[in-house]
Amino acid sequence: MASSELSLILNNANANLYPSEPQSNLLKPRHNDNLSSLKSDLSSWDLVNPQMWTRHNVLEWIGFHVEDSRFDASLLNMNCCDMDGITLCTMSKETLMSMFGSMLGERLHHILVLECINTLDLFVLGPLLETVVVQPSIPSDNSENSYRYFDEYPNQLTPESDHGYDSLTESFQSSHTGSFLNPSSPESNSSDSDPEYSEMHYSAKNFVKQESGEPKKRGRGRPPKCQSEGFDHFIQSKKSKHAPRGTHLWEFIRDILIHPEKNHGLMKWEDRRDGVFKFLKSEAVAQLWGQKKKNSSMTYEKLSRAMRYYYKREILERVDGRRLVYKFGKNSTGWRIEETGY
DNA sequence: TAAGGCTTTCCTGGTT
DNA sequence: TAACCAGGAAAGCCTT
Repeated sequence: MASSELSLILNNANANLYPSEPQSNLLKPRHNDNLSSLKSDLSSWDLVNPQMWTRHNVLEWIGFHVEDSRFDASLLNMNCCDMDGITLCTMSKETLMSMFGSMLGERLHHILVLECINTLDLFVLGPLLETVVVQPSIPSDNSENSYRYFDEYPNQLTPESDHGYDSLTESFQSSHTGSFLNPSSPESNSSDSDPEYSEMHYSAKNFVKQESGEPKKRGRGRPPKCQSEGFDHFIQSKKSKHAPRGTHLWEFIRDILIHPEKNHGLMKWEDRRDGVFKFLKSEAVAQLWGQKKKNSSMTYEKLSRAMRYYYKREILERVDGRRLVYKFGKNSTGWRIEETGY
């Protein structure tokens, strides 16, 4: 549909939502209909954590993605757009899909998760996942109440609780990868990194499960990036915009450790002075690492392999006989009390 | 453009 | 049996 029509619709909605305000600049007709200019106009929300979004920002964000996805805005219930960022972040994927339709709703959910990741430091991500990611409709062992709990008390999760990070990350995994089979699950028979699957969760065209017959065995090594256009391209552009340079795994681990008040029980120091630490929620840490690297198929197994490579470079030292325990080596920095001051 | 560093992924085998 | 550990091999991505 024409962007001007969308703008008109959103403009009217905006006037209804904010009657006391002058006609907002945010959705008035653009200088042109070029998406990039639209996006640049919207940098106010793009650089801000979604939880901090105002109603304006939410409206802008929805408007951008309605236009970007060429969604027919006439099908949009504008009342659905009347919410602030915190409210938006409490919505499950199902809720968004029911409000915006399966296609747009699912897309918004994916983008929202990415926005959250891209605009947060990882320590804020934990609580956020509890809201964005929660899927009350997905029952699992002993977790039915957990999902309800998360929905009602999204900021009160503690990793020590019965519904800690493990179930949380499981729910994230299932929700983040959408309604299709999570390719990284053990059931996927090691086809997790098949190029056809690896970007599935980002690719609208892959929302329809592929029927490829018998699972084909992929080769070793990282699967190539999907170079397709559209949604994938959008994600890639987001990635290049936000992915910080020089974020190494050991630094990511170190940063979790040196902020104990924020690490949600993911890891703990065994011996701070010697740099010995332990993974408490190994899969959750791997998930966070994967989110940081835009890789939802990250597992502790892969993360630990990367950790082991640090032995050679003496960034980490071996701790024999202790599971999930590692030690910073002489080539690691920034974790010592003298360096951090706490 | 090539090289090298840094992962990421797969795999086999061993240990807890 | 599951989870974890160890490390080889291969490959992609990114920086220089």
